[in-house]
Order: sequence, then C-alpha cells, then structure tokens
Amino acid sequence: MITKMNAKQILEGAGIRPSVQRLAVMDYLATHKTHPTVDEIYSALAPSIPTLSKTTVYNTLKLFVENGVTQMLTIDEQNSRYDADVSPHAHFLCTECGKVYDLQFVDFAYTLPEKIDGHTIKEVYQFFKGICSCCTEK
Amino acid sequence: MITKMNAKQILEGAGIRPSVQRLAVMDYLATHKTHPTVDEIYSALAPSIPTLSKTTVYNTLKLFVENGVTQMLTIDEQNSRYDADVSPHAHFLCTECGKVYDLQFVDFAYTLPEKIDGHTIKEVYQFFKGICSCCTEK
DNA sequence: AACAAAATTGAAATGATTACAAAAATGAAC
DNA sequence: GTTCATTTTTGTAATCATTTCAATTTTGTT
Repeated sequence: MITKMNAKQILEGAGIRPSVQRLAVMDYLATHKTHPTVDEIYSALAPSIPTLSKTTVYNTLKLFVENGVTQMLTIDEQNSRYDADVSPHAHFLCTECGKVYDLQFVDFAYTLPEKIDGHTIKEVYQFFKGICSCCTEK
Repeated sequence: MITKMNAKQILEGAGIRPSVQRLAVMDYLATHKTHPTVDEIYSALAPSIPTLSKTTVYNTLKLFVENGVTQMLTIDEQNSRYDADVSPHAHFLCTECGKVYDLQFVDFAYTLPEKIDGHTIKEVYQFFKGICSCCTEK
C-alpha cells in the first residue's frame, strides 16, 4: 500500500517513531484531505484499532505539529482541524456546511520579508470563508 | 469622549440599539486594539458595570459579528478574539507570548476573484505566526 | 401607568482539550 | 531471551470556553 509507505517515510523523515497508532493517524491524514477533526480521526480509526484512545490522537497530532509534518488549522472556531499537507496552500471554510476545502495559495504582490515590524514570520495562513459550490446549488 | 461617540455611531449605523453594555463592549474594542478575548473584555468592564454577565458579552459579540461591525479571529486556538477594525488587515500571533498584533494587509499578486473553484468568497483572512519583536529581545 | 418586545442575567449543560498516573509496548544491554 | 529503562498508549478525571435556557429587568410604545 503506497500510502502506508508514505506515512512511514514521513514519520521517519521527521524522526518520529512509527508506532501503529501514529502510522494510522498519518495515513488517515494523507488519504483524507478533508481536514478532519480529532473526533473524525478517532471515529475512523477506532474500528481497526479497538484499544485506541482519543488522548492518543491528541498526543499524536500534537507531536506531528511540533515536528512540522502536520498543520493545525484554526479556521473553524468549533474544532481544530488537521492537514498533513504542509506545503503552502489556502483554506476555504463554508459557513453553510462547515466543510473545509483546499485552495491554491494566492501569491502575494511581493516576496514576504522574514520580518514585518520586527516580528519574525514563521508560518503563513490564508483563510477564506464563504459559501461553497455544493451549498450554492441548493 | 470621542470614542464613545464613535461606538454609538458604529452601532447605530449598523441598526444595533446602543445599550449601555453594547456601547461599553464596542468602546472597549475600539480603544483596545489588542484583539481581546471574551474574558478580557468581561474582566475589564465588570468593575464599571457590576451586573454585567459574561453571557451578555458573548451575546453582544455575536450580534456585532452578525452585523459586520466586528471580526472574530480564530488565529488563537484557545480563545476566540475580537476586533472592531473590520477593514482588511493581517494578524500576527506570537507563539511565545500569545499576543496578537495588527499587520498591514499583504496585497495579493492579482485581484481576488469573487469565486474560486465555484466557492463564493465572502471573507479573507491573513494570519501569520512567529516570534514578536518583544519576545525576540529576551 | 400598562403592556409588549427586546435585552440582560445567572445557573446549568455541553463539549473540546488537557492533565495525569497507571499499564503496555519497545529497545538496549547483558 | 530475560531484565531493565524508556517511550508510548490508555482511560479517567479535571478544566475551561462556549451555549442553552428560562427568569428577570429594561426599554419603547400606547
């Protein structure tokens, strides 16, 4: 299974020991680009890992974020959402259905400096909100 | 007091009845551009409005957001933060001290279309995270 | 002054996240 | 391959932001 390979490679590349639980979470993120919440990840994995604890999902995601292999999205005020795609791209939240979509990163008019007003920029987020195409049709 | 005037004008302009509580919240937001949390707003106003309830602060901010006179910022995963400046500008969260700073909006390379991938864009957020100048010095 | 509508309040419920300590799994040394 | 230390996982309980809701208070109108 190629995604399993990828999950393992990603974790090992970041120096994270690839336990069953960690592999499962990373694999889930890699194959479900829906920006799932902790609950969604837990519910999806619990059947195949019956002893899985929600705390483990929290721990695991925290570890992933700290090691730069996952992004935490705060676009949704209810739940944190997670994305294993850490390349620059934008996110769109539908205020109707609550889904979060990936969007192409919108290039800035100029290259972002390392510092703005003396603040060192480490992470850049582009969030858009509105009505998604699905919800528009209805 | 010019800010009191402004707060009243803003609320009336949005068709919001300017009660004591609402004026106080709007005035606080207008004069404290620190993107305060509900708790910070409540703690600041409670001394001068002894009967103030935290629920009222929640209700009031919800009303302000619905009527477009306040922005809710989800940049901080712990608490929602509020900003009465609804003009386009960016926000910077210091991951060290947790403060949220205003930044100039970074122009995009092209005018943002109304729709992207069929999704209708209504709100645009630019969030940056890193280490602020204050924390860098230490 | 009397009434209806709107706003405020406080207590209780909800629900996401964190803290923590015990149990289980893993890896290294022998 | 057994022993021991370290890491990881687990479940429960605590925390804390936010929402719900019904009662009370305030406001505007007649």
